[in-house]
This record gives sequence, C-alpha cells and structure tokens, in this order.
Amino acid sequence: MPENASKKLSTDTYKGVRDFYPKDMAVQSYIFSTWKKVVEQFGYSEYSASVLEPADLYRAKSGEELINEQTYTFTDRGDREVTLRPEMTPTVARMVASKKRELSFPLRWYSIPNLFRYEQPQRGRLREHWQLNVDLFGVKSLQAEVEVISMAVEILRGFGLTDTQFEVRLNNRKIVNFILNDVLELSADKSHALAKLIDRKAKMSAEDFDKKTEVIVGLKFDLFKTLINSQNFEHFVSALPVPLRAHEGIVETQSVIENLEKLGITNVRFDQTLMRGFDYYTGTIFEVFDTNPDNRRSIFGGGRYDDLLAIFGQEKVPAVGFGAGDVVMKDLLTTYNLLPTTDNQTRLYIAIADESSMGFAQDLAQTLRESGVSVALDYSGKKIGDQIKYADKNKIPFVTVIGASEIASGQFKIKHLETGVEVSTSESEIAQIVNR
RNA sequence: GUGGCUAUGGUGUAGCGGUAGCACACGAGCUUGUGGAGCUCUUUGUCUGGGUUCAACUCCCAGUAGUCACCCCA
Repeated sequence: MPENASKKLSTDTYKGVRDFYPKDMAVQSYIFSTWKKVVEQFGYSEYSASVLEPADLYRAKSGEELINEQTYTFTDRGDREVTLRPEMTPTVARMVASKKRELSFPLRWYSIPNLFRYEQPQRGRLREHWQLNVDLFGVKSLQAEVEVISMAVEILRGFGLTDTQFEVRLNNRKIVNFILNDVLELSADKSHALAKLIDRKAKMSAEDFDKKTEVIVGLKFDLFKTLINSQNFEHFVSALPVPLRAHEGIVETQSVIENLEKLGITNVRFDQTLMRGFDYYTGTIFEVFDTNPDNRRSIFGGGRYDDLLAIFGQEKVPAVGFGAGDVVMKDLLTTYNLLPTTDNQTRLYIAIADESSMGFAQDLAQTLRESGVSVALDYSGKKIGDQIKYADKNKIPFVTVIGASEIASGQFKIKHLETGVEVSTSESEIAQIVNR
C-alpha cells in the first residue's frame, strides 16, 4: 500500500471535460440520434477514426501555434509526436486521400467524433466536445454547398426550431481574397491583419473598428467602409466598381442564395464579415446562428475546401462540409425549451411480494425480455409500497407485483403509475400492454 | 496563456473573527400485497495548502475548479 492510499481522491472531472450521467446521456443521445436521422435521410454514411493522429497532420494547414498551444500534443514512447484530434476535417481528408482510387465519388460521409482543444474552458466551449461532421466529396457544382446548408437547416427544423429562430450567414473566400488583394490592393501582411479585424468587428465599437482599419486600408478606406457596412448582398455588390461585379465569388454567392431560396430556405443572409478560422477553405463559407442575441456562438460552421487533399500528394477533390458542436446545440435547445423529457428505457418493474416468488418472477422477466420488453426486478425485499415508490421515482411506467396469488392464478395486475390504472391480464398479454 | 469575479452537506442557499443553520434530495420508520401527500428520525459540509490571530468558514497569500472578458476559434 502506498503511503497516501488513505488520501481521498477528488471526484471532480478533469478540467474542461464532462461526465455524462444517465440523464445527460439521454440528452446527448437525443441530439446525436436527431443528427443521424437527418443526415442519413440525405444519404450520408457514417465513418469513424481514432482520436489519436500524428501531429504533422495539423501542421500542414493549421500552423505551429495551433499545435503548440491549442492541442493536446505529446511524444509517445517511440518518439512519435501525437495529437488528440482538435477537428475532424484533416482526418477525413486523410482517409479519403488514402483510398482515393477505390472510393467511388461523390462521397457523402458523416461522423460524430469527440474532439479536444487545450483552451480555457467557458460556457459553450470546453476542452472536449462532440461534433457532427458532415462532408460531401467530389461535387464541384454549387449544388454541393446548397445540399450541405439545407441539411443544416433541416437538422434545426428537426429539433423543432422555426426558421425565425436561426439564420444562415454566408460568405465566400473568393470574395474575401478578391476584396483584400484586388480591390484594396493590400500586401499579404496587411490582408491578414485586416481579416483578423473584420472577424472581430462585432466585438468592438464602430469608431474603434474604423480607426484601426483606416490605418491598414489607407486611401481606399471610403470604399472599404461602404463595402463592410453594406446591409445586404445587393448593396454590397452595387458598391463595387462595375467591372468587378461579375467576379466569380459574387456569382457563386448569388447562385447559392437563389438555389437555397428555391428549396424554401429564405433565412439566409450574406455576411461580408464572416471569416472562419481555418486556412483550407476555398469558396463558400457559412455559419448558422441563433437569432436570439443571448447565444452568440455559431451553431454550425463550414464551407468548401477543394484543395485540402493536395497536402497528401493527391489530386484535388472538391469538398464541402460543416461541423456542429454538441455543447452549443444543447445550450440552444435548452434556451428554446426543445429538449424532450427523458423516459426511463425500462418499461416494467417487477415488485416481489415475498422471497419465495423470486424464482417465478425471474422466469417471467426472462420470458418478457424475449418478447421485447425491458424489465427490471426488485431484489430489495422491502415492502411493496417501497418497491413501487422506487419504480415511480425512476420513471418506470409500469409495475406488477408477483406473489403467491399471481403464481397460483396466472393473472397479473399491470399498473400504469402515471394514471394509477391497473389492469388484470394473463402472461401472454403483458408485453402488448406494457409496450403500448 | 492573461485579467476580473466566485467557491459553505448530494443540490440550492444563510451566517459570523469565538464550536455552522435552513430547504429540497437521499436513507430509516409511521406494523407487515400497492406509489406520489403528510409526520418522525438519521447520515452528510466550510475546495486544497500555507500565513495572521488566544481563536479563521470568516482576514491575507498561493494552488485548484467554475464563470466572464481577452487571446483564439471547432
């Protein structure tokens, strides 16, 4: 025995991660099953992978800072650098690249991985979270982003949200690059600095934003200001010099908006301040937000990343995908009171009147299980009232008591606890009654 | 990683430099085959480690955790 064996261990979880008690797990399962149901309706297949990845996978597109400061990265016993995956896209890109020749495109794939980030935990942002990841590989047409965005919308509708409770914000990396490089003619450094500022625009005062951006933009500040403050897509486009209005990014965005409208998705807004952190996006980028300003984190985020497979030395494959985190999703559903009340999976609780009836009760339970009923038995030997009380507290809907008279008569009283209604029945009818 | 605020039974909360209350939950019971109410009783606590003091749950410092903001963003 070590000397400190008597020292009490803490029951706290590791910083920034959660325990899932049955109650929490029921919520989690509900969220996951709704995600799965919708994406499978769109023909997506589930895949999975290990949480461990070689650290190099994230160096290629994410940069040293992410690896060193925001991931769990360690050296294993064989001197390999290992990272707990902070996002799923590099993993799925690796998987696709690895079997590219034997896969038949387009691929519609999804996964619900747990992801890790070494960051300061806050509400809606923990060190471990689960994320629905949906990707469509091999579709060059803009129908790909239309499908993926409409799937995000269907998921929220599937949870019971109405279209006024959320909105899709849309931008395009081509527009961003074209404004920064061609319209404003900024150097790479300045482009980067300005992009960061635009990303943070909502977090600072208008004066502050103007002051900081003017320094970077210089002579073309007036044009920049008009563009950045345009209230909608039409205004934005009309602020551009005429020859630039037919730019690829503009045309694409226009088309995505129109095609979503055709599908009945109208809560879409062009947002020129939408940037998204990852470097690998090449076209459409989008996020979905709660329209209630209390919840400022994005519910979904994604976009088109046509070049990512190139880092594996493969030909490019057009790809569009998004991610949705469980923490934000749960907060959202809680805000709108859309989480279902959770029932116990057990349908019937068997109370035992006396010790000698136990064997019979166990046989009955086994028979019922074979007919598809979830049954639990009481071994406590307590009074019948206490046994029923237990079932009630644990939200088990039906109770039956097994004792000498039931064994003798073959008739069983099945009590529905919520209504108090009790029906007498034979063994063969129980499954039907209890499973509604 | 930086800064602010916070930390009391399982949960939610009082309190005071002088031996910690309350509510709910949990457990036992209210006489033995039917729950939800009520009543009685029991168990359980000052986050951890230092310091000041005759005395610290209370004041100070550090750590840890939560939370908010920054950073960053899935």
